[in-house]
Amino acid sequence: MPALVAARFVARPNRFIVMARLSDGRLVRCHMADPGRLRELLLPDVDLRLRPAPVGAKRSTAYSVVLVHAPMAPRPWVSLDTTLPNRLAGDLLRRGAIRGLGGCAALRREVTHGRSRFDFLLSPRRARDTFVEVKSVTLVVNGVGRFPDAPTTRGCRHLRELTDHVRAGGRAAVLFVVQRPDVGSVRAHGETDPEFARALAMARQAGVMLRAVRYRLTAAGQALYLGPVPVRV
DNA sequence: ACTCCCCAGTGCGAGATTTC
DNA sequence: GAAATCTCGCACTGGGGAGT
Repeated sequence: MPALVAARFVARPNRFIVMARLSDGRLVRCHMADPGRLRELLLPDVDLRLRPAPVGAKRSTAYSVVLVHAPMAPRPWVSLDTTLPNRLAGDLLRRGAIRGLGGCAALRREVTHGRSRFDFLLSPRRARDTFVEVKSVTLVVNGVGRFPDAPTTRGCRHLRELTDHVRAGGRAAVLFVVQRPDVGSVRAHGETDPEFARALAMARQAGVMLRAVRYRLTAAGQALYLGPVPVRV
């Protein structure tokens, strides 16, 4: 994996493209994997870290934006790499580090169920198969991680399908991955997406396990595990 | 005027399909 | 049967077009 390159945010012409200025003054076009609004993060001149990538037939941008230096105290580095939460979650699940989701004999990724595809299917030694959906939390308000930061019909559908699965006798969990240390708990963002908040409350009531974990990211892109945090519905 | 739906944009993994 | 290639779904906002 190539080393990260320092840059500053200039503009976001669309949700997948960011214009950034390198330290030598060059303006570069970068791919942005996270299509969330990120209004509180992507402010003019904010520090970014880019990962160089070879331009080819399938790729038009020479860099991907992977980290942003949050402008508000305590100024954590926040990951914009949408594949990172799943990699971190997979690592925790394999190690059995999540309460209620341990002792797993097999772990499958991207498993289709109903109309959706869930991030993980655990096959625990002493329990039924368990679907796990991972959600990445980037929005933080007063020390509380809020999800989603924009209405997500897909997220609601995921919750409903997990709820139905549990009501039918299955097991399921939602794992929120918070990639910043200034978070004491995670809550649904009912002001932004009331339907998601309702679906999350129903999921918990039905027995879907809700878990959240917290990481601190370094400017080099390394994720340091800080442990679980409570999910409040 | 308003609502609804579709699409662009890139990368990744899984599963399906094709080729050897 | 194995390897290569293709397709799909997911991450999700905002603009444009169609319809009411």
